[in-house]
Amino acid sequence: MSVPRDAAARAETLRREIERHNHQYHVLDRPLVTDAEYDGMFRELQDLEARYPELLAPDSPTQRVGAPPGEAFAGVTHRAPMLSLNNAFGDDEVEAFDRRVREALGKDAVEYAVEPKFDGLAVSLVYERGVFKLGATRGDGYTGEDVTANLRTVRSIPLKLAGQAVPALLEVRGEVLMQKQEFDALNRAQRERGEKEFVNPRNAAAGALRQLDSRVTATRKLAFFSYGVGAADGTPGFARHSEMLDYLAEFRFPVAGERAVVKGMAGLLDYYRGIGEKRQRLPYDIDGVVYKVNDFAAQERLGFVARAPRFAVAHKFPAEEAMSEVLAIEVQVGRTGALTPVARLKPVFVGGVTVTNATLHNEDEIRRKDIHIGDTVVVRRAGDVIPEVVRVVAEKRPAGARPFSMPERCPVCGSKVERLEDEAAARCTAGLYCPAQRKQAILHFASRRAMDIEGLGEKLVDQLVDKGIIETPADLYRLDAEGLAGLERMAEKSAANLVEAIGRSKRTTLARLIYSLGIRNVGETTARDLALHFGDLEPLIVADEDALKRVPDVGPVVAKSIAQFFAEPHNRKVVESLRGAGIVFERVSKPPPKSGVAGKTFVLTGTLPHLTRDEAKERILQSGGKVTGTVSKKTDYLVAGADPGSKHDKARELGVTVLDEDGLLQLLGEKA
DNA sequence: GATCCTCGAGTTCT
DNA sequence: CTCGAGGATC
Repeated sequence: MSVPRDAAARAETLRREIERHNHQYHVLDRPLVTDAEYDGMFRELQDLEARYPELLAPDSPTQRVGAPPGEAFAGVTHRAPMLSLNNAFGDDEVEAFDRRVREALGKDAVEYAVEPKFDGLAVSLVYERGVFKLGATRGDGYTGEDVTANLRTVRSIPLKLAGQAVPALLEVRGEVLMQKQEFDALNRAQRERGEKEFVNPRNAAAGALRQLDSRVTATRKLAFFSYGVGAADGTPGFARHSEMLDYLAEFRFPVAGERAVVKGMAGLLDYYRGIGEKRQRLPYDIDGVVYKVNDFAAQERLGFVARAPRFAVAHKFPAEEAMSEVLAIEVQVGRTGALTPVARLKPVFVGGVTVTNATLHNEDEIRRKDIHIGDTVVVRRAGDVIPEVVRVVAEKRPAGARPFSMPERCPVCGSKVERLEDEAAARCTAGLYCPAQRKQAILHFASRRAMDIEGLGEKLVDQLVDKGIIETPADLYRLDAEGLAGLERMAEKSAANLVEAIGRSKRTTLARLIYSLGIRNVGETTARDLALHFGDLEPLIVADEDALKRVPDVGPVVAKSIAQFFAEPHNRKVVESLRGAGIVFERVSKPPPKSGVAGKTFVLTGTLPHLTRDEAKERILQSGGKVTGTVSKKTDYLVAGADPGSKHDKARELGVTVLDEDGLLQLLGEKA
């Protein structure tokens, strides 16, 4: 059946009209027709498409209601990497940025394009000959996920470009987010349905974007704002960033209404303060503002450092603080028996999540901050992740507030607690007789960097130890599916998986085995050093303190912990039964020193395009290099991926050579 | 003996 | 990530 020409023409007209009204409504916030009129057009188009399926095109607005679930998302390699921005906290860091830019350009005052920094999810939209073809998440900056079907449901994203010369290729970069109003409505609905509420608009948007069923995404009313162009072919030459945004706006892409062009440092700070004041009233969440050198020729001259442009910076708002109340201070027992006080807080929403716990580190810390139970405290998410009690609000201390004192007996096993003269931590003296320490020892043994037993988590270890099924790590190798039956959350399948994972862990390396024993003061690095030096388990077990001190980086304290560990009959027995269980390990041989890497010290930061950080570390070690965690004068190379943190700034300060993944691979001789 | 650099250990929430 | 402390270096 062929499609009558007038039907095709009518469908085309309807699509254009509907998209125009979408734009008026969702982007400009100025509807020209009533909702009923809009619905009428929409239904007419749907009818036409139902009658003549040939008319149905992926760029039709009717497709915005979503399609049934597809497969899992396919990976998409970005045509041009989606880089991240360096962050500036505080005026001084912005000043430093502006100074670097001025010096590099030889100008007194630079013109900047400025805009709010949306707290959403970065996406890339690819238009081929004006038709929306591919939408992808940012992912690690190099590869993202294909979420085209979901993005198609976002009303403010044009499905087809019109109104000016359409380029052969246009990749629009922007942010998908959920406006505050939609977020509130969504949570109200979730509450009424008795379903879980979302913690913040960002998470709600992320959840919606990762729906396998785009019909669900369609109901979530996501918004989109564009801020740049990635790959392009056939676009006019822009002289300025602001012109490029005008061009996008002309194509009906939503662009931040708050965007502006300012001049010099004073202009930047004025803008920052202005947006800061408006922040609460904006319809969406933002976490700072972005400054970009407006002139493209200047941008090009400035270029990139590692993975971030030198011509732009994100000026972040300070970490959000909130007030809460210390309901109680509980004490946790760690692997080494260290007692750590943890504040149980009245749940408080800060920095995008609800915080209920915060570590107080030790007794001295509590005294220093003078924290009482019942106090009102200021809470912040330090480094944007770990909650921290900043200070006590002294005026609000209730009459009944009680000071904290470290218990004299272990809260888990009741043994004596002891605090050595020169140590900050109080410790339970029961050692492995304390169930808490026994559990932690087993968890450490099974952890990823140790024996890597997948599926053996805290809940399971709790049950296994509490029921007396296992006492030591060695007992794990005697478990079978029957022994696991009857435990909570342990059906046949998971039991079989666990037994299989335990079996797999028998093949390991000497370094991992030593590390997994959980000897005090022996972490991953020291375990490696020991493995390399002794080559086998036996000589390590019998080594005395003097022999141990001959190992590089092992001094009197570490030597003593090791000797003490193996002097303990219980530990020897565990090691013996581990061997009996059939653990086999590779001997370690000295790595063949490769020129360029051997003897050099590396620091890794950010997400690399292909390797994980662990893989990169492994390769460097294999080639005789060293990997440390902090940048210092002794660092030879910083390997930086996407989203580098503070280490990158430090490296720049110290003039440390910064490599990207390619550079590292070249150095390793794995790439021409 | 002082200083700098690393390592180890502990921690939150999704 | 951050703190505390062990080890190396001068």
